[in-house]
Parts: sequence; C-alpha cells; structure tokens
Amino acid sequence: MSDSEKPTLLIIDGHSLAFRAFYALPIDSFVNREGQHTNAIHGFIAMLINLLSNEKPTHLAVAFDISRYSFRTREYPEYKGTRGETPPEFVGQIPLLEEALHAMNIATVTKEDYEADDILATLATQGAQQGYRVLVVSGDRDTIQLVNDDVTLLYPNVRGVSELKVYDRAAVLERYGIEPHQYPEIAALVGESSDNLVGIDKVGEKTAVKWIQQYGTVDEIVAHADEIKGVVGEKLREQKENALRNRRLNRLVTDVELAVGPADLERRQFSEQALRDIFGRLQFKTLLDRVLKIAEAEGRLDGTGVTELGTETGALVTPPVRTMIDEELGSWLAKAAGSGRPIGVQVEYGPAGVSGFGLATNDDSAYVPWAPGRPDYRALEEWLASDAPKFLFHAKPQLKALTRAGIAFDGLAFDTRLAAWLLKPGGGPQNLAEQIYDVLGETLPESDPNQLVPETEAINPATEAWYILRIAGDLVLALDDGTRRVLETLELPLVAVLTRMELTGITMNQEVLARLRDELTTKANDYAARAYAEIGHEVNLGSPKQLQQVLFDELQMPKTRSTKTGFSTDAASLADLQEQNPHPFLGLLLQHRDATKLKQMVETLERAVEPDGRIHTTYDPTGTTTGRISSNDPNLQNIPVRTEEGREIRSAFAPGEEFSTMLTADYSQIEMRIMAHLSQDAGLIEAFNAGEDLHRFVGARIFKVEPEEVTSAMRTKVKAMSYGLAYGLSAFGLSKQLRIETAEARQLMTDYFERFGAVRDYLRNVVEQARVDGYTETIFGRRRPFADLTSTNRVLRDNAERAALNAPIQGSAADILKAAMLHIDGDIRAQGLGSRMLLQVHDELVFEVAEGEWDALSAIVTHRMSTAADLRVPLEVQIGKGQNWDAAAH
DNA sequence: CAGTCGACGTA
DNA sequence: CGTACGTCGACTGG
Repeated sequence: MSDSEKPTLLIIDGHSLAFRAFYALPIDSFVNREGQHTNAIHGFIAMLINLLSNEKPTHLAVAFDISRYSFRTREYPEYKGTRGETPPEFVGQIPLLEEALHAMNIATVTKEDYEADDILATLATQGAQQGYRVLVVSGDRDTIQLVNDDVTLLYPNVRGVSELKVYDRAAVLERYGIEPHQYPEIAALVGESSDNLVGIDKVGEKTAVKWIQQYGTVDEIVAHADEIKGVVGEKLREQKENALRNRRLNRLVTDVELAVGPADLERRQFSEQALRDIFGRLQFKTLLDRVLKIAEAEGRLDGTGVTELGTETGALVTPPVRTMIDEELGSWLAKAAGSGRPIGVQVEYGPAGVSGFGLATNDDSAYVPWAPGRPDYRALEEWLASDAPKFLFHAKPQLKALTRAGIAFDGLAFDTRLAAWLLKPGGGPQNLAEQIYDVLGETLPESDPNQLVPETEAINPATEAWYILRIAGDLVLALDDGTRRVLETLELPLVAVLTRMELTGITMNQEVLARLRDELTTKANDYAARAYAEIGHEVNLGSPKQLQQVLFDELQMPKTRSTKTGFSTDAASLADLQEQNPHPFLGLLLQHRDATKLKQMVETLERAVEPDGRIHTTYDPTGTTTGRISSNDPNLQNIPVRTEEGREIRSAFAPGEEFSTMLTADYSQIEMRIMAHLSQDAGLIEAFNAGEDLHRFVGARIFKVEPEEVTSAMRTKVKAMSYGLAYGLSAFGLSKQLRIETAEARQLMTDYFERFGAVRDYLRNVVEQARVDGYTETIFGRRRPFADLTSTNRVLRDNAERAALNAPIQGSAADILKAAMLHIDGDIRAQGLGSRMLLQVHDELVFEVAEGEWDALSAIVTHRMSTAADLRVPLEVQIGKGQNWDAAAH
C-alpha cells in the first residue's frame, strides 16, 4: 500500500501546542466578554484547521496531561521543576479548548500517571503497526524519538504555531546526524533544561553526536567511559548518573493502556449547534466560519443537537460498572487505593438512607449496594473512615446521609463543585450532569422522572464517580496556588464542620413563636382595618400595583422614584411622601408592612421546626461570589435584630435541653479592620490600636476636635462614611442616606480622605489592579474574576468597580471567620467538649454551651477568633452569654 | 405552574 | 448613584 492510500492518523499534544499558541499570540487581543483569555485556544484551533485542510487526517486525537505529576515526578521529583507557575491568563483555557474539541467531536485522551507524550508514543506505535500514516504534533523535542518511516513529527517553530516544521527521518538525520530513535541518547547527555534534566558538563550536541555515532547508546558510552580522554571524559565519569537517569526519564512509554486505539479515533460527524455554542462563548466568529466551511466540505455536520455521549462520539470510553460485595470489594479497594491514588466517590441515598456507593479510579468503576451491618463491608467502612483521598461532587449532603447512617467518613480531598465555584464564583454547575457538560463537554443521557418506563437508564453512581475523577483532573490544572490553598485549607475541611452544624440544628422555643404569631396577626389586621378606613375601601396592602393606584390616582400624591413597573412604594419612598404630603394611610401602611413581614418570618420558622424541636438550616458554601456562606431553608442569616419587635424573634432561639446557656461571639468592625490592614493607613491603624471607639476617633480627626467633643450627629456621619467606603459609596449616595446636601457629603468625603489618604489610594489600587489582572484576591488568596471592569458600558463598569472594591474586604472577612470556625471546631473536638457550634452569620457565631463548659468554650472561641489571621490591627471579639440568642447579644 | 419583580430582613 | 445574600406575595405568561 502506498502512503497516499494509507489512512492518516493525526495525534496532537494538547498542552504543548496550546502553550506555544499562548506565547505566540498577544494576550490582550483575545479576551471574550466574560473576561476569559482565549489566545491559546484561538491559536490551537487555527493550527488545527490548517492541519485538517492540508493533511486531511482520517483519524484524529488530542492528548492532554492530567496533572503535573506522573511516574516521572515520582522517580525524580525535580522533573520539569524549572517550570514556573502557570500564567494566570492561561488558566481556564485548557478546559475551554477541550470543550471546543468535544463540540467538534474530536477525541481527547488522558491517562493518569502518564504524560501526553506517552499517549502520543503509544498511539503512534500502534498506528504505525496497524498501517497508518502517522502525524505527531508536539512542541516537545522528546517526541523526535518517535519518528520513523511511518511516523512524522510536526514541530512548531519558535515563532509559534502558524508554521510547523516537518521532521521525517531524513530531516532528523540531516539536522542531528543520527537516527530519530537515537535522539533521546543525545538529549540525555546534553540535558534538557525545559524538563529540568541536567546533562553532563562540557558535553554539547557535537560531542554527544560523536559519542553516539561511535558507541550507539548512553549505556554503552557509560560502559566505555574509561576510553574517553580529556576533561569531557572526566566529567562523563563524574556525572554519568545524570545521563543514565535522563535516559530513563526521556524514554517515552509506547504501551500505555488506553481506553481507545487508533481505529476508535476515526473522525466523526458533529453538531453545528454544539459548535456554535462554544465558539459563540469564545467569540470566535472567523474561526467558526472556517470550521463550518471545512466541516461542510467534508460532510461532517450532522445537523442535530448536542452530541450524545459514548464510544461513538470519540469521547473517552466509560468503564463498565462492576457490582461488588464481599471479598472482591476488599481487594478491589486495596488495589485501587494503593499508592495513595484518589478514588472518585458518589454516595447513593434517598429518604430511606444510604443505598449504595459508586467508586471509581481513572479506568475502572465499581458499584457497591449498601446494607447496614453486614460484616463483609468492613473493608469499605474502614476505607471510608480513613484519610485515604476521596474525590466527590458536592460532598456535604452525602456526608449528612452517611452520618445519619452511622458511617464515618474522612479524607475529603477534592470536591469538584467547590473547586468549580472557587474558579468561577458567579454561578457554575449545580448538579453533576451540568458539570460534566460544563467541564468535559459531554452530555449525559437524562432520565425523565415523569416517565413511568424511563427511556434511558439513570446513570450509575459508579459512572458518576468516574466522571468526578475526570472533572477533577481538568479542574486541578486550572487551579492557581492561592485558589488551591483556599480549597485545601478552608473549603474542604469546612465541609465536615458545616455538616455537623446542619445536623445539630438549633432549638426553637415554640411557645414564644406561637405567641408572637398571634400578636403580629392581631396587629396586622388592626393596621389593615384602620388603613382601609382612611381611604374608604379595602385594598391588598401587599400589592405594589394596587398601592400605586391608591397613592397616585386616588390620593393624588406626588410621584416617587420610578421602577420598572411604575412608581416605588418602598419604605424610603413612603417616608418621603409622608414629609411632603402627610396622610395617616402612609403610616398605617408602613406599620402593616412591618407586622406582616415579621409574621411571615415567624410562620416560616414555625414551619421549619422539625420533630426534634430544632431548625436545621442548610448552608451553601458556594452561595456567594465573595466567599461568604449563605443559609437557606430557612435562612437563619437574616433574623431581625435592629428593632425591639424583631429581636423578639431572636429570643425564640434557645439552647437545647441538656445545655446550660448560649454563647454568641462576633467580630467588631472586621471589615474596617481589614481595610486598615490592607491599606496600611497609619491613621486607621492607630485608631484600632488606640482601643477607643472607632467612629469617635475618626470623627475627631475629620472634624478636627477632641474625641470627647464628637457629637452623636458627627459620629453618625462618620460611621455611615466608614461603612460606605467598603461598598464604593458615592457622595450622592452618602447625602441621600444621611439626608444632607450633596455638597456637604462631598466635603465630608474630602475631609475623610485628607486624614485617611491611604484608604483612598488602596481602594483606587484595588480596582486598578483588578482591571489589569482580571480578578481580585483576598488575604487568603481567594480570587474573584471581573470582566466588566473594562466594559465600555458605564453602568456595567461602575457596578463592577464597586463590586471589585468590596470583594477583597468582604471576602477576607469571610476567610477569617472560616479559619476561626475550623480551629474552634478542632479544639472543641480535641478537648472532648459537649458544647456545639450552631450558627454562622457572616461575622458572628452562635453556640449552645454544655453544663460547666462556659469558661473552656469562651476561651477557645475568643482565642481562635482573635488569632484567625495576623493583621496589622488587632481582631476584637465580643462574647455574649444568655438564655436565648437575643439575650446572649451584647 | 414556573419565572420575575418589588420589597425587606441580615452582615 | 452602596456590597453580599434569601424569601415572601403578587403578578405575568403560558
């Protein structure tokens, strides 16, 4: 068979090429509307298009590294150690590139513990044996060793990826004077700086080639080292171990066990829609047209929706699920968990409890049906309870189910949902199927819960576990060091703490709630009746639309701030109306609002009380963009505190029966303290170190009076100003809030910044830095990306600026309390205390205190909260004690 | 019945 | 024209 009749197998080293493209194309010219850099993807796809039209491959695959670690780093930890941290602009491009490739239905191949080069070597070897013309595309010179009569290397120029240099056997002979398979012998002697492989001093390419031509291999050269004269001979004898080690490491593995072979890589049809989706997100208009043109010419568009998952798409092949019990499970676990490799875990559970486990390695998966108390599950239980690394998606609800079933769990080493949120705190996938599509670009067959006889079988937990590992492989590559640190030191350990808090819940005094509900119902009805009397008819006071009718049509009141659907009837607007146009209806309406709002809240809480007499909220550690935790079902982070009536609701939160009292602990002015720390403003730092009332201190400076001369009006203004700073408050906003003239507000801000100039410099700098970096960062290294800072739309840009200004402050405060929670939880357990942490409200923690433990607990909490971070100012903690949440406030 | 809006509780 | 949330009732579109 002549070459032109042979099928052509094209295999590409994905990372290597994407990295070359990254450095070849200007970073700033390729950014999509989300602020994601796309230059590497663009360059890669452009190169791919050229290859498709020039080489017309019949078979195609792109290989990716799964992580920086492989069997080579195990043998030689310094391997590739010279490579610095991934440039931030490169982060996130690989997953998107994979998505784009999947949209084109091009297979991507990875293998745990190996590098992409080894996959290339394996597929090239198999391809050549099976009669393919093989083209290998890689920017790694080690792949020269693969070249032979059937295998050609296409190597990107220094300039980038627009041109590829062809290395066939003749070209290698001409360039290096040796056979391709001998190339690694030379590299081993000379060394390869990009892999951090040090060669032999004084030996360059010339000497190496000479030796190889004479002796053939490094082994032989070393064996005859005595024959080599001069300084180089001496160096060789001294450093021969380097060369031998290099030779071991640069030998590519040609028999990696892969889920696919060349024949599986035949090019396939793909969906135009899927392609448009991803290229649309990347904003690759020209490339989309070019890909579509080629695909159409080749007849590769199938005109259908998103591609189905499975072998026929060229996606990685899902390993078959094996159901295991008894000894088989024990030995499977021992083997899979051997050498400390992580295992993907998906706990299957329902209302009746845990019903099974999905477990997976990269190429194998197992389903374990669960039945409590069977002795043959001991291996599983021991492994679950051990610190052997486990990768999960959304671990918390699964940990809750395990705890309820009495199954101990430890070793949460990765949570793909948490990791995805850290990388993109905006939203991200909520369930596994979404994340599989998001990260891997594959669509799961979804079973319709409404169908009696499902058309498709629900995905097995074992397969889910396998997907989780694959997703983790991709996400790990996208994590920068700071984000990884936040994940490993804060978010992952916090999962167990939040799990305990949710399971513990908080006792409610239901008599108090019932009494409140009665009182509020009476009040609300009373206000409503009196309000109706004022206007002469009934109206739904809860309907903004009907209220507008009453206020602006019937009562002819002046128009308020306009909303999308008319004019505002919110409390501030009604207060304004009351001033301009006093009417008893307005006051009654406001009072009715207050009463009904509180009544609804009480009723919500009553409904939420479970049979144990306690409310179990659910914390969402991915609920915010800044790093805070949110609370829902019910939300216990917005229980009223500002008004006397509202606080009565707090008094219904009580310690459990066996507990003596409640303890609340909160940070005072933590956000201002973080501002002082980050801005290093000498005045503000002094204010906190002086230990006197912050607003009084600041007020004295601004109004140029003695602290004791600061009036309460002055203090109010300063307080509003200080708090507003961290939100990006404008003079206009300040004037509105304080009901003062804009000029006065502007003067206040000028005076403020005159005295605390470093604060202004800091705030400006945060935004500027975020514009350059594309993200902000907290003290602990948590990042929040921002795209709109460079938007030409002023509203978008201004909003982004205020959010960017606030993110490091709010986020750092969140980090600090999280760190404190971890330490407190650790201490409570280490000291074997019975007291329990119940609630977290952003800067406050609530505990129930066991008999006789007040001193121990308050010491732990005070110590751990005040030392949770090392700032330039002290972290002040206030502790309160009382028989309910309200009474325990200070 | 699901999704959106206005309003309002918290830090 | 002040950041970050969750929840409610009314309303809208189907």
